[in-house]
Amino acid sequence: MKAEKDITIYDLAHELNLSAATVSRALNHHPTINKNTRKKIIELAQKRGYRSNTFASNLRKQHTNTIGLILHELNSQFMVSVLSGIEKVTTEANYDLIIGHSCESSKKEAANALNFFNKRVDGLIASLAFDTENLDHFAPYKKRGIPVVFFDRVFEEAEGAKVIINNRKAGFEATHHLIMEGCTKIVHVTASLQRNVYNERFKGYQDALAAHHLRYLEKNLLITDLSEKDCIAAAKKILAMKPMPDGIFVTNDFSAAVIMRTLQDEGIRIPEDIAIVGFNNDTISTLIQPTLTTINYPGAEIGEIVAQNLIQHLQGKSDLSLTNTIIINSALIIRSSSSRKNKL
Amino acid sequence: MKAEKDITIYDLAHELNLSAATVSRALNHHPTINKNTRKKIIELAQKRGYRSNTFASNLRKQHTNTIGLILHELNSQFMVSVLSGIEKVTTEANYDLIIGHSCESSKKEAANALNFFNKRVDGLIASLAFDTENLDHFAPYKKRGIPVVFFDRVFEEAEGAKVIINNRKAGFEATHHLIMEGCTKIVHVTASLQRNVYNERFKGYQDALAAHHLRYLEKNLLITDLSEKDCIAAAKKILAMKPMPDGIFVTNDFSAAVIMRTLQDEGIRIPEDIAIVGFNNDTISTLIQPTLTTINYPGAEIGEIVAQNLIQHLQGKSDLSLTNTIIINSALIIRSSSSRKNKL
DNA sequence: TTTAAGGATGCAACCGATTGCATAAATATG
DNA sequence: CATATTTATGCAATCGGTTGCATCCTTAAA
Repeated sequence: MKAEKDITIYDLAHELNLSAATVSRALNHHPTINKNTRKKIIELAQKRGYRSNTFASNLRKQHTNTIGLILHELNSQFMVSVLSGIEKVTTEANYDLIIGHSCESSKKEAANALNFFNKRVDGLIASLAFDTENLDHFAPYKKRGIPVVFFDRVFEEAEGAKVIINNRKAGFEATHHLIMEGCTKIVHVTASLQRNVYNERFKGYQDALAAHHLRYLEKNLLITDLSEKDCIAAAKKILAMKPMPDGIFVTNDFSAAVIMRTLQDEGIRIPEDIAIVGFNNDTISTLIQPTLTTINYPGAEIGEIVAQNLIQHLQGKSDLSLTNTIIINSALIIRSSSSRKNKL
Repeated sequence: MKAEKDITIYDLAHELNLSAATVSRALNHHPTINKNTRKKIIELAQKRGYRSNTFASNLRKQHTNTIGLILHELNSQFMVSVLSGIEKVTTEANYDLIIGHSCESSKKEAANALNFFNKRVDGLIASLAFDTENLDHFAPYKKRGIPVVFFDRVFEEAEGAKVIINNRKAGFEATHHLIMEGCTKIVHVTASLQRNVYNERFKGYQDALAAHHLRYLEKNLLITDLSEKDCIAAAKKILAMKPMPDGIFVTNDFSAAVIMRTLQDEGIRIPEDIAIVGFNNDTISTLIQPTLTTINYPGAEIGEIVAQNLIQHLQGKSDLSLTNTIIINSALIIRSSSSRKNKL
C-alpha cells in the first residue's frame, strides 16, 4: 500500500544534471551518447529502480512489440506445443505475446481479433474456430497492413500466410496403413468438413480407399463436434453397424481414446476386432491401452515457424513469406492399436 | 500495405466542430454530455472506424486494465481449467490477461514477474515454479502496492492472498481410501517436498497411515520431477520392492497413468495386485484402463475465485480478501483403479 | 591560426486521450 | 428582469518517452 511513485527519465535527468533526451538515448544504447555518461545513467537507473513506461514509449513509437495469438482451444497437447513453440521464438525476439481464446466460437474469435486490433498488436497469429465461415473480422488488419499468419485451421483458398501440414497426405497414410493391416471396412470419424483440416484428411481417406479399390461408403463417415459425448455416440453407431467395421481413422487422439474405451467396454478387442488410428500424437496416445497409432503433428515446430515468419516480416527481413503457404512434414507413428498383421 | 492512418478523437472533433474533450467524454459515456451530441459522436466514430489508443489512455490514466498470470506449466487439464476460469472472469470484468510461462524455472518466473511489472499490470496471479525458493522477485509489487494472488503452488507461511485446496486433507482421503480397500503397503509418489502442495499431500498420507496404525516407511516415499522418465523409474523401483506394495498414491494423474502403464507392462494387475490413486481428475483419468481413482481438483472454480478476488480488490470493493487464504473443496472420486474390495 | 568535421548534449515538438477548471448557454427561481 | 442553478462544452495541462534539429565543444586537417 505504500504508493511509492514511479521514477521517470526526468527524475534521472534532474539528478544527474542532464536532459531527459540524453537519459532516454543512453537507456536505449544510442551510439552518440558518451560511454561514461551512459554508464552513469544506467547505474543510477538501476539504483533508483527505474522502469520504462511502455505506454509513453509505444505512444510515441507507434508500435507495441506485441503479437496477438488467437487459439480455438487449449485442450490438446498439440495446441500447447504450438503455444510453447511460438512463445519460445517471440520471447527470444523480445516480443510480447497476448493470447486470446476463441473457445471454438467464431463470435469470440471476432471479438478477440477486434480487441487485439485495438490493442494495436504488431502482428497476429490465429487458428480458426470451429464455425468460422469467413475472414471478415480480419479485414481491419489487412486494411492497416498488419500481418496475420494462420496455422492449422485455415482457409486454404484465402490469400495470406499459412503454416500447415499436408492433411490430405496424412489422411491418406493413416488410411493406407489400416488397409495394409488388413482392414477393408474403414470408418472415418472426424469433425465438420467445413474446416480445411478435417476436409483434407477426409479427402486423404477417400484417396487411400480409391487407391486400393475399396468403395467409399457415406455411412462410414461420422461427423462429431469432437466432444466426449459425441464421440461416445459415434462409437455406439459403429457398434451397431452391420457388418461391423474393422478399422477406424479418427481425426484426433482424444476422440480416438474415447471411442476406443467405449468399444472396449462393449467387449471389442483392439486391434484384433477393430484397428484404430488417431491424429496429433498427444501424450495420451502412449498412455492408453493399447497404445495408439497416430499421426505426429509437430506442434512446437509449427509454432516456431509461424512465429519466425511473422517476426522476420515485422523486422523487414522478409516479405515474400507472408504470401506463402508453408507445409510442415507430418508422419505416421505406428503403435499397438493398429498392429494386427501378426494377430490375425 | 495501404498504411491508412489511424483516426483520433481530434479528427472526430474537427469533423463535428467539437473539442477533443467532448469527444473523449462522449466515447466514455460521461454523464455531462448531451445525448444527441454523444449519439452523433459515437456514430461518426463507428463510421470512421475509430479505435481508441490504449497507450495514450493508459499513459494518462496510469493503469492498464491488465492482469498478469504466471503459470508454471500448461500441460495439465487442471492448469488449463484454471486458465479458462480466470479468463472467464477477467473478460467479463473487461480486464485483459497476459500470460507468462515459467516452465517450472524460478528464473523464468522472475523474468516474467519483472516483465509484467514493467508492463504495469494492475494485478498479478501466480502459481510458483518447481524450484522457487523465495518470493523476492515479487517484492517490487509489494513495494508499489500492486496486488498479487497465488494459487495452487504457494508459500503457505508467506503473507498475501492465496487460493488453495486442503491438500493435507485430500492426501489423507486418498490414502485412507486405499487402506479401506485393504492396502497395507502403500507407496507415495510425489514431487519435491519443498513445494507446499506436495508437502501437504505427503503429510495427509502420513496422517492416514498413523490413523490406521500403519508405520510410515521412508522407502515408500518416492520423489520424482513428474517427468515421464522419472515416473517410469519410480515404477521400476516399485516393481523391485520386496514385499511388493499393494497401493500407490500418486500426486498427479499423468504420473499415475505412466506408472500404471509401466506396471501393467510388467504383468501387474491393477487394482488386484496394486491399487492406484491419482490427483487432479484430469481428462486422462477416465480414458486409461482401468479408470483412475483420483482427487477432483476443481480448476475452473479456483481460477474464477482467484480472479474474482483480485478484481474486487482492484475495484476497491474489498480489501480484506487479499490477506486471506481461501480454501476450496476437493473430493475423492472413486473409479476402477482402486476398487478391489469385491475382487480380493 | 583558421576551418572543417565529428562528438556529445539539449531544446522542444510530438504521440493521443484524459480531466480539473473555466466558461457559456439554457433554464429555473425569486 | 435579475440572479442562481443546472447543463453542456472548451481550454490547456498532463502522462513519460522519443527524435529531428540546433548548438556547443573538441580535435583533426589545411
